[in-house]
Amino acid sequence: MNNSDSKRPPPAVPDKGVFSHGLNDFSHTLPIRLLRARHAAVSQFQPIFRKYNVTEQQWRVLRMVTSAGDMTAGELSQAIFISMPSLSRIMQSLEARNLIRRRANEDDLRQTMVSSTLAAQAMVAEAAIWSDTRYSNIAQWFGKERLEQLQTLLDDLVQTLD
Amino acid sequence: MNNSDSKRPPPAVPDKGVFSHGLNDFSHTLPIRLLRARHAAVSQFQPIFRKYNVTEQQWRVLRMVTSAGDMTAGELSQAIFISMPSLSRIMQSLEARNLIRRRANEDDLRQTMVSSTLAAQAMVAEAAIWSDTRYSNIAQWFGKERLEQLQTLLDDLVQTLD
DNA sequence: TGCTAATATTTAACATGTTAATTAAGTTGG
DNA sequence: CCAACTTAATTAACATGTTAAATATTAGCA
Repeated sequence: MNNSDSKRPPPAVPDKGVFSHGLNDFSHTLPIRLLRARHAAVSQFQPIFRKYNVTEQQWRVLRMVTSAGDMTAGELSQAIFISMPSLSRIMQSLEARNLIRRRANEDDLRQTMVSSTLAAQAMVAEAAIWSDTRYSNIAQWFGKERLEQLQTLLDDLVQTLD
Repeated sequence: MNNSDSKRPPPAVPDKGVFSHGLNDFSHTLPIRLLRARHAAVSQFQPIFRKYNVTEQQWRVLRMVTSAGDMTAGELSQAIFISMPSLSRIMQSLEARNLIRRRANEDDLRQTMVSSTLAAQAMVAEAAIWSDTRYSNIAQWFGKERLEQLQTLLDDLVQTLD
């Protein structure tokens, strides 16, 4: 390891390195595979994000609040898997753009109730058509059963690891 | 939608919102599932990151370069799925900590050759034992076949979507 | 009642993700 | 040979991820 000259080393993996077990090809671990898969999946919806000038995370917030209706910040955070600190910042920018609204929950002033504005609802309703079509395409290309199988395995994995 | 008072809305989803198709439960889309799964998987190795005071991404760099030997920044970027801008910053900090070394490729001065130092190699070798055990545990808990099935599906999904 | 512990959210600080621009070095065709 | 194009890496600017601390409010209990 560590050729002392500056030339390209032998094509790929020089000799196997420290590892002699099955994990040798570190570029294919489960976390990296999950990362690649997520990247590929999300990028399918990139046109929506560009069209409405929102990030994927902002879109998650808008779509969730629009489809589920008013909810607390904490519920939102759990539902779309965005941490409270991140969500806090995202809500600030979305509120500044008049896409969501926040107010205290009268029954528990610690909680913030989040709701979508009409503008956001219109945006999501319009984009949902495109989004649904895309999702159907994916299911068709990949195979509906395999897609469900994948989703089940993902959920099971989370269960197992928690 | 959008109750005008500040009380908690009916328990969960108020009535279904705008959507009447299968995607209604937006908190369970494929991207979010992949995100949760990745989070669960990565967190299994958190003790390593804490012990050596590195981030998950820094760990990916160190383990890849140590196991594969010298490689260009571009190859590294592709292998561990970290964008060049991010990788550039990560390498700066790792080089400052004497865990990696960079030098120009004599055959093409545009390329940067990356190598791990002895310190990094020792660190990775030590942690790999722990890491491998952990990975075996996961395979055992989740089922070896199901794990392989999952990985195959993930790779296939990426292929399909690219 | 009043003090303490728990909860919900925000803020701060720093690392990474992402897109676009920049810099430097190689490649190509006239 | 050289101007135009391409490629590899870095930098810049801004959004998000992550951990810890700060704030405000509520819950529990002596």
